[in-house]
Amino acid sequence: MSKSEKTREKLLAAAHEAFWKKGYSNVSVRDIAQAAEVDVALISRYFGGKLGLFEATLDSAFVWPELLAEEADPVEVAIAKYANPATDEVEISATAMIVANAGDPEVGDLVRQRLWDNILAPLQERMGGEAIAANLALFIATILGASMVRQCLRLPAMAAASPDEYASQLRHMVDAALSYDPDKT
Amino acid sequence: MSKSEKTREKLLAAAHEAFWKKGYSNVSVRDIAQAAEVDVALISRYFGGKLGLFEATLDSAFVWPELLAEEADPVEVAIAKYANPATDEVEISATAMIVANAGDPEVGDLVRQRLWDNILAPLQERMGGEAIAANLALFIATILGASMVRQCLRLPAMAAASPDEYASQLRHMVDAALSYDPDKT
DNA sequence: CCAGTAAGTCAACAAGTGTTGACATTCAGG
DNA sequence: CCTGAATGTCAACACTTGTTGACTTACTGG
Repeated sequence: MSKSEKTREKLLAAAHEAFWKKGYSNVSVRDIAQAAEVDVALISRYFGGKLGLFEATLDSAFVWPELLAEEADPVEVAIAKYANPATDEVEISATAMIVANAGDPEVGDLVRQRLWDNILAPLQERMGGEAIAANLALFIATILGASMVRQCLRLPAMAAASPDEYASQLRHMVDAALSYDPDKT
Repeated sequence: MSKSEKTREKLLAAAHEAFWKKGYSNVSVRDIAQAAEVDVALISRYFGGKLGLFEATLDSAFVWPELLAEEADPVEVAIAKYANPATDEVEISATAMIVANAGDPEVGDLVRQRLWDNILAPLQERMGGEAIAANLALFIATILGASMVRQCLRLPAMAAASPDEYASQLRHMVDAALSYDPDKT
């Protein structure tokens, strides 16, 4: 691994960390460079600029990769990931990322597209059969809403709930999402 | 109404519009001043600065006031508000607002506190009895998650759904949220 | 009408942003 | 060793940000 590749990696790691914790427009290239212990100018050199670095970040790692593991049951993964206290101080969600950059529409578009291509489309493909698009959407809405109420809004009922309690709540809602049937009443 | 009050109002209106559509840190005071057709300096004069203006915005108007109408049924209000195509191109939600300003923690705290005091606490109070804190949290998570999937993520299953379809989905999930019972399995 | 205050205007500031080009350093191949 | 490319450093750029103070204009009470 050449030296330049190593600094590329350092920049990517620092950028991923910063972007998904604070949002694209709330992070400066100097912040990233400092965290990566690298000179600012190298960002433009290696990635063509801030947006290029962000785009590279999207490629190298994305949210919810666990959901895509071959043998994984999405429901159980969601419970494990979002009701696990060890992973609690996490990055903001993809939606949050989009929202956080309502000022930069191109960033939002980028995230939306990659999220769909890399995560949601494969997930829908694999859930197929029994679970249709509406159920997938409700499933995503559920884990999204729950984690945002818990981490951002911090309502005590969810933020202070024990992992078991929270898991129970999540399971209840996920079940509802997956059992939704548009043909019924 | 004196002249200065009128420009105060204009600034408040423009600020509210801009802040809740693009997020605090994605809006400049010059943007606001221009939208309000008022000089930038008057923001500092009348509100002490950008943050002061934002705080005033929180006081003057907040999200989901409809939920607090005396005779309102929260469920029906949620359906009406979030499955109504006429109100579709709306401001971002309170949570989004918090997320959008992960870089400005003080803004997040401000929003969290006001949201709880002005909206959620009264709502919980009024739902009382039958609905406990956990149900309220799940209810909020539901409408939050749904509206974010619909407006931000724009998954076709929810974004392109007819009002009736979307209302049906929302009702299904809200029912689940309100019927959650921690003592049951 | 005139003075005095209220209201609004303008230019400048210090700090921060992303980006660029010239320069210095490091390192491998002949 | 020594040349030349790869890599890293630094200072400056043009721009935007929020805020401030001095100034002019508008209005009202005596």
